[in-house]
Amino acid sequence: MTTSRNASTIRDVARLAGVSVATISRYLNNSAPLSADTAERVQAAMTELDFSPHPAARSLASNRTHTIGLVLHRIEGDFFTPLMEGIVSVTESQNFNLLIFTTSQSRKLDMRLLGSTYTDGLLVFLDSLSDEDLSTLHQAKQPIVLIHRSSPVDLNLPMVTIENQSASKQLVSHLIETHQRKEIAFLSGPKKNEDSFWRETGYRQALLEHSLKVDESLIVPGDYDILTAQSSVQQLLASGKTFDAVFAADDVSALGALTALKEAGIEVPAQVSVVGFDDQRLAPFLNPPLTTVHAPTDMVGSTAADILLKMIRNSEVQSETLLPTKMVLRQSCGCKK
Amino acid sequence: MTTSRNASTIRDVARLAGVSVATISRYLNNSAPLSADTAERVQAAMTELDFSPHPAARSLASNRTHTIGLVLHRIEGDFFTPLMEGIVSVTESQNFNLLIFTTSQSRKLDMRLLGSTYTDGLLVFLDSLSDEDLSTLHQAKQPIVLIHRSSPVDLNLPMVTIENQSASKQLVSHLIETHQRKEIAFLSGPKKNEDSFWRETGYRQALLEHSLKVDESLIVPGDYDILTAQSSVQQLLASGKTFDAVFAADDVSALGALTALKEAGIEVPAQVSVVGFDDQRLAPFLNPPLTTVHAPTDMVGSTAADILLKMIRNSEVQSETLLPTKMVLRQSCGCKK
DNA sequence: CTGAAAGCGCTTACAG
DNA sequence: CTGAAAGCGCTTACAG
Repeated sequence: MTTSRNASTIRDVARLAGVSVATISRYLNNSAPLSADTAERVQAAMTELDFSPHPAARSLASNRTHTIGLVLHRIEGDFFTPLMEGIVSVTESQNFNLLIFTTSQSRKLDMRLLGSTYTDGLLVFLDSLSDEDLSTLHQAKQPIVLIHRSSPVDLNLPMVTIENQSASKQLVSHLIETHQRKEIAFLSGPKKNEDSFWRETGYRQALLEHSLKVDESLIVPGDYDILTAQSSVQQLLASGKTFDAVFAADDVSALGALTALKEAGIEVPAQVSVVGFDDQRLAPFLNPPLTTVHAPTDMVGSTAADILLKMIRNSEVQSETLLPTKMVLRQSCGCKK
Repeated sequence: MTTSRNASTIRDVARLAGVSVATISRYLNNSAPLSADTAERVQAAMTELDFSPHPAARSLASNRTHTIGLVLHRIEGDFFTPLMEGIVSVTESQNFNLLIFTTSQSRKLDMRLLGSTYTDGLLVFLDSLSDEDLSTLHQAKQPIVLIHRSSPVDLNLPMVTIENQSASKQLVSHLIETHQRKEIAFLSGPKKNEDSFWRETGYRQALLEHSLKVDESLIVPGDYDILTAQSSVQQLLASGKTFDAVFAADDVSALGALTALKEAGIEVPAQVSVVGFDDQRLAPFLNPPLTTVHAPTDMVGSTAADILLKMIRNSEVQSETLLPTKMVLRQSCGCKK
């Protein structure tokens, strides 16, 4: 295959500007001061030739890829789009490329793809990589930022996530104070999910602070999944257990709760309040419009990417960043529009 | 910056196996027959050294990037996740990388990023690239597959999209035949959107074939947008216009219609049927569950990627592929569950 | 502030 | 079937 390589190279630019290729390179990378005169001639030559440096050549010579990787289990869910949007907004503005690696494919991911010949650093979402793999990469000096999960203690990797606990506490308190709810069920997220853990913690605190005791039988699995949540609520109903509200660990499971309650002919919010977490795009359009907590997922993505790029440039970064969330009151809790 | 480059190279492998680097390269690329004996020694040396070829070096020497690009306006909407899922499933299995380029950023996209030094080919979604840009890239021999849009006539680029027309016709016919609807509104998509065009064509055909005349005042903008759709239906209602069904060009605008009707106290489907298109993830959970047409967006992504990779390998590919869609009956049309 | 030259790790004619 | 060598387009000590 002999694809013509017609684009101009750094040699062409050097020739036209009457300088050496080293000078062009320095201009390109701003890696040494140039005389104003030279800089001008170089710039002129570059624009005349419509020069664009060859990324592979740069990468090979400099041992930098100008690329970061995003590692996640699978491409799915409602978080993916806003997360990507946030990440790509910063990679595009900083002229970095983004590669995506999924870890729960049939073929096991070749760990070497996560090394420094492919990327300058990694964004790792949730538990898509084991502590062991994280450790291996860290030892190999690969910069890593964790998203929505905390660092293995010995590694102390920077992480970015959202504030879960106080928002959850505020939301549940709202149910208690404003809507006089006393028997509030919690639809938990996946087992080891940290967000769910803190949301549950906030829930428990709110109950305790209002002198309501926590009824463990009202804490049931939602798994961030419509059907799981739906079936958990169905079982709760069938068990004869009474409850006047459900706090779902995310909007998706809240939708499952709404569905189960509707099936059972129970009115929301008249008989049972339902609230979620995340404030996904469709939350305002559910029936009734969902009271929830807004999670700034795009900002999680952009912040994590910013931090990673700083690490790549050897700047200091903060080890934990908790992005702010905000309760948003709609009708499913009992508030009027 | 002196990052240690500790990984083994093709030279190390050659030395250990007692052959030349050319032989290793040939083994790697399967570009020439090797004696069984040699192949064995090479393989052994590679595994012993945990060798992984350097992508930038490969790319620089071979003038191939092993990377494809996805070009789209913005990262948004419900199609993005399934589309990516489909694309990534094939790029991962074929050891290709994927780069994303958005074209409606504040900074204009540098067209050189779409050239062959960055990618071996491009997937172009909707009208994210102008005909002129497509033409430029095509002349530069960049392989291109169009997604959800047809080719500029003179370029004859392969495209993949879904079957819109007959599914729409079937859906509208269902409204007429099974639910005796006679005054069916259409919520159109964005102006030049081809999918919307064919959905509207199917709608018109269904009406004509059932001897219903098309009332142009019942064709109003939905724009694949909840609020636009909602407001269009509100206006229709306010105008005193009667209608007993609405066919929304996509599920999102169907949700807008549902919202407007609910506000107005109109019962769906008792008084007005509402149907959509796409069968997005939440469609079964709307209120009432949405009758719609299933669009295999993940398959659109994987098919387009497959075709692009074939083009990159100089295989023949078909110029148009229409992926099958399927009506899915739920309750919003009037069907019982 | 600038240049000459080695080197990054591969691929690929060219020879045999 | 295999090897020696040039070359892909940059960056970066080393010198001056």
